[in-house]
Amino acid sequence: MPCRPPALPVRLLSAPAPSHSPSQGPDRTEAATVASLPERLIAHLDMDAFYASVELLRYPDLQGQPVVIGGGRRHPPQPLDEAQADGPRRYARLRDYAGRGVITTATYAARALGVHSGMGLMKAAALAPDAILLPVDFDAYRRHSRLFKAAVAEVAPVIEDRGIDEIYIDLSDVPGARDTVDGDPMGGVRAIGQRLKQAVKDATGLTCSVGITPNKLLSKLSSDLDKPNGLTLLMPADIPARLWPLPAARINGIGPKANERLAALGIHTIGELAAAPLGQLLEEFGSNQGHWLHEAAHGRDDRPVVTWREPKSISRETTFERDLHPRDDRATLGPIFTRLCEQLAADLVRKGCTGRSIGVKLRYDDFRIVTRSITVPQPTRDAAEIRLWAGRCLKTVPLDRRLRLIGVKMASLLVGDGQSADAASHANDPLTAHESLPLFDFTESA
DNA sequence: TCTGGGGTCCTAGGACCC
DNA sequence: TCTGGGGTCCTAGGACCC
Repeated sequence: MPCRPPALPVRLLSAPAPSHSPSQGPDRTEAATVASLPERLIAHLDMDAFYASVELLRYPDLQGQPVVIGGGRRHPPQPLDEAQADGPRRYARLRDYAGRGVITTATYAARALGVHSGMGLMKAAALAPDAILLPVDFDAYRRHSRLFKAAVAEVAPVIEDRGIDEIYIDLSDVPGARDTVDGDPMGGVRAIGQRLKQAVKDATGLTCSVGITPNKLLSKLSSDLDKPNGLTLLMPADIPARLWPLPAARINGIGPKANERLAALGIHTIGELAAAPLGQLLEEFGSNQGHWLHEAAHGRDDRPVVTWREPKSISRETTFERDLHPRDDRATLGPIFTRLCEQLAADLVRKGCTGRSIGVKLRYDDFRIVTRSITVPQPTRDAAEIRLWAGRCLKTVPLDRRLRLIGVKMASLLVGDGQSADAASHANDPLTAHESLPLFDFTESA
Protein backbone atom coordinates (compact mmCIF):
# COMPACT_ATOMS: atom_id res chain seq x y z
CA MET A 1 0.00 0.00 0.00
CA PRO A 2 1.52 3.28 -0.97
CA CYS A 3 2.28 5.64 1.82
CA ARG A 4 0.19 8.75 1.60
CA PRO A 5 1.95 12.00 2.37
CA PRO A 6 0.07 14.37 4.64
CA ALA A 7 -2.56 16.36 2.82
CA LEU A 8 -1.67 19.95 2.39
CA PRO A 9 -3.98 22.74 3.40
CA VAL A 10 -5.88 23.88 0.35
CA ARG A 11 -6.01 27.58 -0.17
CA LEU A 12 -8.98 28.54 -2.20
CA LEU A 13 -8.18 32.16 -2.55
CA SER A 14 -6.47 33.06 -5.78
CA ALA A 15 -4.05 35.86 -6.37
CA PRO A 16 -5.29 39.43 -6.31
CA ALA A 17 -7.02 40.13 -9.59
CA PRO A 18 -4.92 42.13 -11.99
CA SER A 19 -6.20 45.66 -12.22
CA HIS A 20 -5.77 45.91 -15.97
CA SER A 21 -8.07 45.47 -18.83
CA PRO A 22 -6.41 44.22 -21.99
CA SER A 23 -6.73 47.56 -23.73
CA GLN A 24 -5.14 49.61 -20.98
CA GLY A 25 -1.52 50.55 -20.65
CA PRO A 26 0.66 49.95 -17.59
CA ASP A 27 -1.04 50.52 -14.28
CA ARG A 28 0.09 53.55 -12.31
CA THR A 29 -0.37 51.63 -9.05
CA GLU A 30 2.13 48.96 -10.08
CA ALA A 31 4.62 49.72 -7.31
CA ALA A 32 1.92 49.30 -4.67
CA THR A 33 0.75 46.05 -6.24
CA VAL A 34 4.22 44.58 -6.17
CA ALA A 35 4.85 45.66 -2.61
CA SER A 36 2.33 43.19 -1.18
CA LEU A 37 3.10 39.58 -1.91
CA PRO A 38 0.18 37.39 -2.97
CA GLU A 39 -1.25 34.83 -0.59
CA ARG A 40 0.20 31.95 -2.54
CA LEU A 41 3.73 31.62 -3.85
CA ILE A 42 3.96 28.73 -6.30
CA ALA A 43 7.08 27.58 -8.10
CA HIS A 44 7.29 25.53 -11.27
CA LEU A 45 10.64 23.83 -11.72
CA ASP A 46 11.52 22.38 -15.08
CA MET A 47 14.74 20.52 -15.79
CA ASP A 48 16.61 21.84 -18.84
CA ALA A 49 16.60 19.37 -21.76
CA PHE A 50 16.49 16.70 -19.10
CA TYR A 51 17.25 13.42 -20.90
CA ALA A 52 19.87 15.03 -23.09
CA SER A 53 21.51 16.70 -20.10
CA VAL A 54 21.73 13.39 -18.22
CA GLU A 55 23.43 11.88 -21.27
CA LEU A 56 25.90 14.79 -21.36
CA LEU A 57 26.89 13.95 -17.78
CA ARG A 58 27.87 10.54 -19.09
CA TYR A 59 29.47 11.69 -22.33
CA PRO A 60 30.94 15.10 -21.54
CA ASP A 61 32.73 15.17 -24.87
CA LEU A 62 29.32 15.77 -26.46
CA GLN A 63 28.93 19.09 -24.65
CA GLY A 64 27.81 21.78 -27.08
CA GLN A 65 27.14 19.32 -29.91
CA PRO A 66 23.78 18.61 -31.50
CA VAL A 67 22.52 15.46 -29.77
CA VAL A 68 19.09 13.87 -29.92
CA ILE A 69 17.72 11.18 -27.64
CA GLY A 70 15.15 8.78 -28.99
CA GLY A 71 14.53 5.94 -31.33
CA GLY A 72 12.86 2.61 -31.23
CA ARG A 73 13.82 -0.61 -29.57
CA ARG A 74 16.33 -1.51 -32.18
CA HIS A 75 19.17 0.69 -33.10
CA PRO A 76 22.81 0.13 -32.41
CA PRO A 77 24.16 0.76 -28.92
CA GLN A 78 26.02 4.02 -28.51
CA PRO A 79 28.70 5.04 -28.33
CA LEU A 80 29.79 2.67 -31.07
CA ASP A 81 33.13 1.99 -29.45
CA GLU A 82 32.95 2.90 -25.82
CA ALA A 83 35.95 0.75 -24.96
CA GLN A 84 38.30 2.55 -27.29
CA ALA A 85 40.98 4.23 -25.20
CA ASP A 86 42.60 6.59 -27.69
CA GLY A 87 41.01 9.24 -29.82
CA PRO A 88 37.53 10.58 -29.69
CA ARG A 89 34.59 8.29 -29.11
CA ARG A 90 32.47 7.50 -32.13
CA TYR A 91 28.73 7.91 -31.97
CA ALA A 92 25.83 6.96 -34.18
CA ARG A 93 24.59 9.77 -36.37
CA LEU A 94 21.02 10.59 -37.09
CA ARG A 95 21.54 9.82 -40.78
CA ASP A 96 22.31 6.19 -39.92
CA TYR A 97 18.91 5.63 -38.36
CA ALA A 98 16.16 3.77 -40.16
CA GLY A 99 12.86 2.95 -38.59
CA ARG A 100 10.00 4.24 -36.54
CA GLY A 101 10.58 6.45 -33.60
CA VAL A 102 10.51 10.02 -32.44
CA ILE A 103 12.86 12.42 -30.72
CA THR A 104 12.30 12.37 -26.98
CA THR A 105 14.70 15.22 -26.21
CA ALA A 106 17.21 17.28 -28.14
CA THR A 107 20.09 19.38 -26.83
CA TYR A 108 19.84 23.11 -27.37
CA ALA A 109 22.50 22.83 -30.09
CA ALA A 110 20.28 20.31 -31.90
CA ARG A 111 17.19 22.46 -31.44
CA ALA A 112 19.02 25.25 -33.20
CA LEU A 113 19.01 23.00 -36.29
CA GLY A 114 15.22 22.83 -36.23
CA VAL A 115 14.66 19.47 -34.57
CA HIS A 116 12.50 19.12 -31.49
CA SER A 117 10.90 16.48 -29.29
CA GLY A 118 8.04 14.61 -30.88
CA MET A 119 9.52 14.92 -34.35
CA GLY A 120 9.92 11.68 -36.30
CA LEU A 121 13.54 10.59 -36.48
CA MET A 122 13.48 10.18 -40.24
CA LYS A 123 12.36 13.76 -40.63
CA ALA A 124 14.91 14.92 -38.09
CA ALA A 125 17.64 13.06 -40.00
CA ALA A 126 16.79 15.09 -43.08
CA LEU A 127 17.22 18.32 -41.11
CA ALA A 128 20.28 17.37 -39.08
CA PRO A 129 21.95 14.27 -40.55
CA ASP A 130 25.13 14.76 -38.53
CA ALA A 131 23.44 15.15 -35.17
CA ILE A 132 24.40 12.43 -32.71
CA LEU A 133 21.71 9.92 -31.79
CA LEU A 134 21.63 8.28 -28.37
CA PRO A 135 19.14 5.66 -27.19
CA VAL A 136 16.73 6.38 -24.35
CA ASP A 137 17.87 5.18 -20.92
CA PHE A 138 14.86 5.61 -18.69
CA ASP A 139 16.51 4.01 -15.67
CA ALA A 140 19.18 6.70 -15.68
CA TYR A 141 16.63 9.47 -16.05
CA ARG A 142 14.49 8.07 -13.24
CA ARG A 143 17.52 7.98 -10.95
CA HIS A 144 18.31 11.62 -11.64
CA SER A 145 14.65 12.48 -11.30
CA ARG A 146 14.54 11.02 -7.80
CA LEU A 147 17.74 12.88 -6.92
CA PHE A 148 16.54 16.31 -7.98
CA LYS A 149 13.13 15.89 -6.35
CA ALA A 150 14.72 14.79 -3.07
CA ALA A 151 17.03 17.81 -3.20
CA VAL A 152 14.08 20.15 -3.73
CA ALA A 153 12.18 18.52 -0.87
CA GLU A 154 15.00 19.50 1.48
CA VAL A 155 14.30 23.15 0.68
CA ALA A 156 10.53 23.05 0.26
CA PRO A 157 8.55 19.88 0.99
CA VAL A 158 5.16 20.58 -0.61
CA ILE A 159 5.72 19.18 -4.09
CA GLU A 160 3.40 18.14 -6.90
CA ASP A 161 4.92 15.62 -9.26
CA ARG A 162 4.30 16.45 -12.92
CA GLY A 163 6.36 13.74 -14.48
CA ILE A 164 9.98 12.80 -14.69
CA ASP A 165 11.42 16.27 -15.24
CA GLU A 166 9.11 18.85 -13.69
CA ILE A 167 7.35 19.69 -10.45
CA TYR A 168 5.27 22.37 -8.79
CA ILE A 169 6.34 23.53 -5.36
CA ASP A 170 4.23 25.46 -2.85
CA LEU A 171 6.51 28.06 -1.32
CA SER A 172 3.73 29.92 0.51
CA ASP A 173 4.78 28.73 3.94
CA VAL A 174 8.49 28.24 3.42
CA PRO A 175 10.37 30.23 6.08
CA GLY A 176 11.91 33.35 4.62
CA ALA A 177 9.78 33.41 1.50
CA ARG A 178 8.13 36.65 2.55
CA ASP A 179 11.24 38.36 3.86
CA THR A 180 12.18 41.70 2.42
CA VAL A 181 15.82 41.71 1.38
CA ASP A 182 17.62 45.02 0.85
CA GLY A 183 14.28 46.74 0.52
CA ASP A 184 13.09 44.23 -2.08
CA PRO A 185 9.84 42.55 -1.02
CA MET A 186 10.60 39.77 -3.51
CA GLY A 187 14.10 39.26 -2.14
CA GLY A 188 13.13 36.39 0.13
CA VAL A 189 11.30 34.39 -2.48
CA ARG A 190 14.03 35.06 -5.03
CA ALA A 191 16.60 33.68 -2.61
CA ILE A 192 14.52 30.53 -2.17
CA GLY A 193 14.34 30.15 -5.94
CA GLN A 194 18.10 30.34 -6.08
CA ARG A 195 18.42 27.81 -3.26
CA LEU A 196 16.17 25.42 -5.19
CA LYS A 197 18.31 25.72 -8.30
CA GLN A 198 21.53 25.29 -6.36
CA ALA A 199 20.19 22.24 -4.52
CA VAL A 200 19.29 20.62 -7.85
CA LYS A 201 22.68 21.47 -9.29
CA ASP A 202 24.51 20.08 -6.26
CA ALA A 203 22.52 16.86 -6.25
CA THR A 204 22.63 16.11 -9.98
CA GLY A 205 25.04 18.43 -11.76
CA LEU A 206 22.10 19.58 -13.87
CA THR A 207 20.47 22.94 -14.39
CA CYS A 208 16.81 23.74 -14.24
CA SER A 209 14.54 26.69 -14.89
CA VAL A 210 12.21 28.01 -12.22
CA GLY A 211 9.18 30.27 -12.39
CA ILE A 212 7.63 31.69 -9.21
CA THR A 213 4.22 33.36 -9.31
CA PRO A 214 0.91 33.31 -7.40
CA ASN A 215 -0.37 30.20 -9.20
CA LYS A 216 0.48 27.10 -11.20
CA LEU A 217 -0.64 28.46 -14.56
CA LEU A 218 1.60 31.53 -14.33
CA SER A 219 4.50 29.58 -12.88
CA LYS A 220 4.42 27.06 -15.71
CA LEU A 221 4.50 29.89 -18.23
CA SER A 222 7.20 31.72 -16.31
CA SER A 223 9.64 28.86 -15.95
CA ASP A 224 9.77 28.82 -19.74
CA LEU A 225 10.49 32.54 -20.16
CA ASP A 226 14.20 32.37 -19.43
CA LYS A 227 15.29 28.86 -20.36
CA PRO A 228 17.78 27.35 -19.80
CA ASN A 229 18.98 27.90 -16.24
CA GLY A 230 16.48 30.69 -15.59
CA LEU A 231 14.77 32.09 -12.52
CA THR A 232 11.69 34.17 -13.30
CA LEU A 233 9.47 35.90 -10.77
CA LEU A 234 6.21 37.16 -12.15
CA MET A 235 3.38 38.93 -10.33
CA PRO A 236 -0.08 39.89 -11.57
CA ALA A 237 1.05 43.41 -12.43
CA ASP A 238 3.50 41.92 -14.95
CA ILE A 239 0.86 40.03 -16.91
CA PRO A 240 0.11 42.63 -19.59
CA ALA A 241 3.74 43.29 -20.41
CA ARG A 242 5.15 39.79 -20.17
CA LEU A 243 2.31 37.40 -20.95
CA TRP A 244 -0.07 39.09 -23.31
CA PRO A 245 2.44 39.31 -26.18
CA LEU A 246 2.96 35.51 -26.09
CA PRO A 247 1.17 33.11 -28.44
CA ALA A 248 -2.02 31.70 -26.91
CA ALA A 249 -0.69 28.18 -27.45
CA ARG A 250 1.93 28.78 -24.77
CA ILE A 251 -0.82 28.31 -22.19
CA ASN A 252 -0.68 24.83 -20.76
CA GLY A 253 -3.90 23.23 -21.97
CA ILE A 254 -4.22 25.03 -25.30
CA GLY A 255 -3.06 22.44 -27.79
CA PRO A 256 -3.08 22.36 -31.58
CA LYS A 257 -6.86 21.96 -31.90
CA ALA A 258 -7.87 24.72 -29.52
CA ASN A 259 -5.22 26.96 -31.01
CA GLU A 260 -6.67 26.45 -34.46
CA ARG A 261 -10.15 27.33 -33.27
CA LEU A 262 -8.81 30.44 -31.58
CA ALA A 263 -6.97 31.44 -34.73
CA ALA A 264 -10.22 31.13 -36.65
CA LEU A 265 -11.62 33.76 -34.27
CA GLY A 266 -8.63 35.99 -34.98
CA ILE A 267 -7.10 35.21 -31.58
CA HIS A 268 -3.39 34.51 -31.70
CA THR A 269 -1.88 35.93 -28.53
CA ILE A 270 -2.73 35.62 -24.86
CA GLY A 271 -3.55 39.33 -24.89
CA GLU A 272 -6.04 38.86 -27.71
CA LEU A 273 -7.56 36.01 -25.77
CA ALA A 274 -7.84 38.22 -22.70
CA ALA A 275 -9.55 40.89 -24.78
CA ALA A 276 -12.00 38.47 -26.41
CA PRO A 277 -15.60 38.84 -25.22
CA LEU A 278 -16.43 36.06 -22.79
CA GLY A 279 -19.63 35.40 -24.69
CA GLN A 280 -17.69 34.61 -27.84
CA LEU A 281 -15.49 32.10 -26.01
CA LEU A 282 -18.51 30.46 -24.37
CA GLU A 283 -20.21 30.14 -27.72
CA GLU A 284 -17.20 28.62 -29.43
CA PHE A 285 -15.84 26.44 -26.64
CA GLY A 286 -18.75 25.73 -24.31
CA SER A 287 -19.13 26.75 -20.71
CA ASN A 288 -16.30 24.82 -19.15
CA GLN A 289 -13.49 25.50 -21.57
CA GLY A 290 -14.79 28.97 -22.41
CA HIS A 291 -14.60 30.17 -18.83
CA TRP A 292 -11.25 28.49 -18.37
CA LEU A 293 -9.74 30.19 -21.43
CA HIS A 294 -10.96 33.57 -20.20
CA GLU A 295 -9.53 33.08 -16.72
CA ALA A 296 -6.24 31.68 -18.02
CA ALA A 297 -5.65 34.64 -20.31
CA HIS A 298 -5.97 36.90 -17.28
CA GLY A 299 -3.53 34.75 -15.33
CA ARG A 300 -6.11 33.49 -12.86
CA ASP A 301 -5.87 29.92 -11.57
CA ASP A 302 -6.74 28.62 -8.12
CA ARG A 303 -5.78 24.96 -8.53
CA PRO A 304 -3.96 23.74 -5.43
CA VAL A 305 -0.58 22.03 -5.41
CA VAL A 306 -1.57 18.37 -5.11
CA THR A 307 0.99 16.23 -3.34
CA TRP A 308 -0.67 12.86 -3.86
CA ARG A 309 -3.03 11.37 -6.44
CA GLU A 310 -4.54 7.93 -6.67
CA PRO A 311 -3.55 6.27 -9.93
CA LYS A 312 -6.49 6.11 -12.36
CA SER A 313 -5.24 3.71 -14.99
CA ILE A 314 -2.25 1.64 -15.99
CA SER A 315 -1.55 0.60 -19.56
CA ARG A 316 0.96 -1.01 -21.89
CA GLU A 317 1.15 -0.52 -25.62
CA THR A 318 3.57 -1.14 -28.43
CA THR A 319 4.08 0.08 -31.96
CA PHE A 320 5.21 -2.61 -34.38
CA GLU A 321 8.34 -2.39 -36.47
CA ARG A 322 6.07 -2.77 -39.49
CA ASP A 323 2.31 -2.66 -39.77
CA LEU A 324 0.79 -6.07 -39.10
CA HIS A 325 -2.30 -7.57 -40.60
CA PRO A 326 -4.76 -9.07 -38.13
CA ARG A 327 -5.19 -12.17 -40.26
CA ASP A 328 -1.89 -12.65 -42.07
CA ASP A 329 0.20 -11.85 -39.02
CA ARG A 330 -1.82 -13.63 -36.35
CA ALA A 331 1.16 -15.72 -35.35
CA THR A 332 3.13 -12.56 -34.60
CA LEU A 333 0.33 -10.59 -32.99
CA GLY A 334 -0.84 -13.23 -30.53
CA PRO A 335 2.34 -13.47 -28.47
CA ILE A 336 2.78 -9.69 -28.50
CA PHE A 337 -0.72 -9.25 -27.14
CA THR A 338 -0.21 -11.89 -24.48
CA ARG A 339 3.06 -10.30 -23.44
CA LEU A 340 1.41 -6.89 -23.03
CA CYS A 341 -1.18 -8.47 -20.73
CA GLU A 342 1.57 -10.08 -18.67
CA GLN A 343 3.45 -6.81 -18.39
CA LEU A 344 0.28 -5.00 -17.38
CA ALA A 345 -0.41 -7.60 -14.70
CA ALA A 346 3.14 -7.24 -13.39
CA ASP A 347 2.74 -3.44 -13.28
CA LEU A 348 -0.47 -3.83 -11.27
CA VAL A 349 1.28 -6.09 -8.77
CA ARG A 350 4.23 -3.73 -8.47
CA LYS A 351 1.92 -0.80 -7.78
CA GLY A 352 -0.30 -2.78 -5.44
CA CYS A 353 -3.39 -2.27 -7.56
CA THR A 354 -6.26 -4.26 -8.95
CA GLY A 355 -8.74 -3.01 -11.50
CA ARG A 356 -12.23 -3.58 -12.86
CA SER A 357 -12.12 -2.04 -16.32
CA ILE A 358 -10.08 -3.89 -18.94
CA GLY A 359 -9.59 -2.30 -22.32
CA VAL A 360 -7.73 -2.57 -25.60
CA LYS A 361 -6.49 0.05 -28.00
CA LEU A 362 -5.65 -0.37 -31.66
CA ARG A 363 -4.05 2.08 -34.03
CA TYR A 364 -4.58 1.33 -37.68
CA ASP A 365 -2.05 2.01 -40.40
CA ASP A 366 -3.98 5.20 -41.22
CA PHE A 367 -3.46 6.34 -37.61
CA ARG A 368 -7.10 6.04 -36.63
CA ILE A 369 -7.49 4.79 -33.07
CA VAL A 370 -10.23 2.58 -31.70
CA THR A 371 -10.71 1.52 -28.11
CA ARG A 372 -12.92 -1.05 -26.45
CA SER A 373 -13.32 -1.73 -22.77
CA ILE A 374 -15.37 -3.82 -20.42
CA THR A 375 -16.04 -3.64 -16.72
CA VAL A 376 -15.79 -6.91 -14.85
CA PRO A 377 -17.58 -7.63 -11.58
CA GLN A 378 -14.50 -8.59 -9.57
CA PRO A 379 -11.33 -6.51 -9.56
CA THR A 380 -8.38 -8.42 -10.94
CA ARG A 381 -4.67 -8.23 -11.60
CA ASP A 382 -4.35 -11.71 -13.06
CA ALA A 383 -2.56 -11.92 -16.41
CA ALA A 384 -4.70 -14.77 -17.74
CA GLU A 385 -7.92 -13.04 -16.80
CA ILE A 386 -6.79 -9.77 -18.32
CA ARG A 387 -5.82 -11.65 -21.45
CA LEU A 388 -9.24 -13.29 -21.60
CA TRP A 389 -11.28 -10.10 -21.29
CA ALA A 390 -8.96 -8.08 -23.51
CA GLY A 391 -9.33 -10.80 -26.14
CA ARG A 392 -13.10 -10.46 -25.92
CA CYS A 393 -12.80 -6.71 -26.39
CA LEU A 394 -10.71 -7.31 -29.49
CA LYS A 395 -13.43 -9.38 -31.08
CA THR A 396 -15.75 -6.38 -31.24
CA VAL A 397 -13.30 -4.28 -33.23
CA PRO A 398 -13.23 -4.14 -37.04
CA LEU A 399 -10.08 -5.93 -38.12
CA ASP A 400 -10.05 -5.24 -41.79
CA ARG A 401 -6.85 -3.31 -42.16
CA ARG A 402 -3.27 -3.34 -40.97
CA LEU A 403 -2.42 -2.38 -37.42
CA ARG A 404 0.34 -0.10 -36.31
CA LEU A 405 -0.10 -0.37 -32.55
CA ILE A 406 -1.83 -2.47 -29.97
CA GLY A 407 -2.32 -1.72 -26.29
CA VAL A 408 -3.95 -3.05 -23.13
CA LYS A 409 -5.23 -0.93 -20.28
CA MET A 410 -6.63 -1.37 -16.79
CA ALA A 411 -8.82 1.37 -15.33
CA SER A 412 -11.20 1.71 -12.37
CA LEU A 413 -8.22 0.89 -10.20
CA LEU A 414 -8.41 -0.10 -6.57
CA VAL A 415 -5.30 0.67 -4.63
CA GLY A 416 -4.37 -1.87 -2.01
CA ASP A 417 -5.22 -5.53 -1.88
CA GLY A 418 -8.67 -6.04 -3.20
CA GLN A 419 -7.27 -9.44 -3.84
CA SER A 420 -5.73 -12.39 -2.04
CA ALA A 421 -1.98 -12.65 -1.71
CA ASP A 422 -2.10 -15.87 -3.69
CA ALA A 423 -3.60 -14.27 -6.73
CA ALA A 424 -1.02 -11.52 -6.49
CA SER A 425 1.83 -13.96 -6.33
CA HIS A 426 0.80 -15.56 -9.60
CA ALA A 427 0.20 -12.38 -11.53
CA ASN A 428 3.74 -12.40 -12.83
CA ASP A 429 3.61 -15.94 -14.11
CA PRO A 430 3.82 -16.26 -17.85
CA LEU A 431 0.73 -17.76 -19.36
CA THR A 432 1.08 -21.41 -20.17
CA ALA A 433 -0.50 -23.39 -22.94
CA HIS A 434 -2.59 -25.60 -20.68
CA GLU A 435 -4.48 -22.60 -19.39
CA SER A 436 -6.54 -22.91 -22.58
CA LEU A 437 -6.93 -19.28 -23.41
CA PRO A 438 -9.33 -18.44 -26.19
CA LEU A 439 -7.63 -18.29 -29.54
CA PHE A 440 -6.35 -14.88 -30.40
CA ASP A 441 -8.58 -14.71 -33.42
CA PHE A 442 -8.24 -11.42 -35.22
CA THR A 443 -10.41 -12.69 -38.05
CA GLU A 444 -13.54 -12.88 -35.96
CA SER A 445 -15.04 -9.47 -35.69
CA ALA A 446 -18.50 -8.37 -34.83
C1' DT B 1 9.25 4.31 -44.67
C1' DC B 2 6.61 11.13 -41.26
C1' DT B 3 4.25 10.74 -36.26
C1' DG B 4 6.51 6.57 -29.04
C1' DG B 5 4.52 5.34 -24.63
C1' DG B 6 2.25 6.41 -20.46
C1' DG B 7 -0.93 9.12 -18.46
C1' DT B 8 -5.26 12.70 -17.14
C1' DC B 9 -9.50 14.92 -17.92
C1' DC B 10 -13.72 16.02 -20.52
C1' DT B 11 -17.88 15.11 -23.33
C1' DA B 12 -21.76 12.71 -24.81
C1' DG B 13 -25.04 9.12 -25.17
C1' DG B 14 -27.44 5.11 -23.34
C1' DA B 15 -29.01 2.06 -19.56
C1' DC B 16 -31.07 1.92 -15.38
C1' DC B 17 -33.08 3.46 -11.05
C1' DC B 18 -35.86 6.46 -8.08
C1' DT C 1 -50.32 5.12 -21.57
C1' DC C 2 -47.81 9.31 -21.24
C1' DT C 3 -44.97 12.52 -18.97
C1' DG C 4 -41.10 14.38 -15.98
C1' DG C 5 -36.42 15.14 -13.84
C1' DG C 6 -32.11 13.71 -11.45
C1' DG C 7 -28.33 10.64 -10.46
C1' DT C 8 -25.00 7.00 -11.37
C1' DC C 9 -22.55 3.81 -14.08
C1' DC C 10 -20.67 2.38 -18.35
C1' DT C 11 -18.56 2.99 -22.90
C1' DA C 12 -16.07 5.44 -26.88
C1' DG C 13 -13.62 9.02 -28.47
C1' DG C 14 -10.76 13.02 -28.29
C1' DA C 15 -7.68 16.79 -26.58
C1' DC C 16 -3.81 17.45 -24.16
C1' DC C 17 0.53 16.78 -21.40
C1' DC C 18 5.32 14.94 -20.29
